[in-house]
Amino acid sequence: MLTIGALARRAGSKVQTIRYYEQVGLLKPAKRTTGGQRRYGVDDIARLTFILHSRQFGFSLDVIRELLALSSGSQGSCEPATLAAHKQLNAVERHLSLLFNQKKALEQMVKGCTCDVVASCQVLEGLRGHCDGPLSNEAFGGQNNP
Amino acid sequence: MLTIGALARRAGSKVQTIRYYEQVGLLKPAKRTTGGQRRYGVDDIARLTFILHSRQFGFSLDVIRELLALSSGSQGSCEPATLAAHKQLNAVERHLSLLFNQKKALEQMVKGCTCDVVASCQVLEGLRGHCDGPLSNEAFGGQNNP
DNA sequence: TCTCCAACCTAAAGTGACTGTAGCTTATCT
DNA sequence: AGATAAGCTACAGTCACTTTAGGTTGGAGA
Repeated sequence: MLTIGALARRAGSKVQTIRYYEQVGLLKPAKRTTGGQRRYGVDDIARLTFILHSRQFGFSLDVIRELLALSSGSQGSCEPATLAAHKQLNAVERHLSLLFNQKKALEQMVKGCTCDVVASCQVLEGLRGHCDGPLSNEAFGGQNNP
Repeated sequence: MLTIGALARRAGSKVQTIRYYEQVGLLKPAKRTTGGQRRYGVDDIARLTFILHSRQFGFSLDVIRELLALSSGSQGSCEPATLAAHKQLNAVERHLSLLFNQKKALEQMVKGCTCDVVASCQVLEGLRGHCDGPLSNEAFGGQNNP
């Protein structure tokens, strides 16, 4: 039986995060000592690990809830899981192209600035938008944050 | 003189966002009609455009506040601006490598799953962490979200 | 057994950057 | 004059935690 702190160390999360996951129903209420402290077993380590892994893939807590439900039953189709993974992959790819364009534009801006003074600073000029180089909207692929 | 809706359309933002920027002090309080409605001039378009551009580069509102202050005075060194741009570039690069690893791991997972049932689903297996392929922590470069 | 203190507890507020809602008022057009 | 689109404020909600305040427990050493 692990304390919450020991579980956090073992799984690589924070104590507060574990309590938060319990609060929002991702972890079931832990067993308690007579004094009211949480104690965890092997199942809890596995479940927390599942959640933390899923978070690293960028899945939202709501999606993780579904994945957990799916995972705990061993019958039925896994389609919802693969569907979620596909969706997540698409989201990550969209995010990637956005960031890549951000990176390119920032590099241009930084590279272009050899000045010392505000009045002629390429960075500030770029942000003002008086430029048709990499700082125009098209540089961002015309995408908005969802 | 533009209404808030016209300004939003022209600059490509939302009405609520403009009101929010005023509230947090990024935009100065707008002129008002006798009836209390906001009216905007050319300066306001420029300032809002500056903010929206900066947001597209991923700068935080706090940083944008500084950039605006820097930009409005025309004297002094632009070093804070280039420094901020460098920092932002680094942050974007870190974020990019994180996302790239996410993408690779998701692709592996999705590609590997040819099953139909939960019991043998590669996606769920991957999330459970019983695998030493792309789903281990190293696949994420050992980085945490900041 | 007593004391100490790190680790635990709860409840509530804070974070960032907006977005959404409710209920009301204004500007403009016919 | 009436309709209605667009504006207004104030406040709650979003996401995934993190922080804070103030109190309690468990285990180790004296």
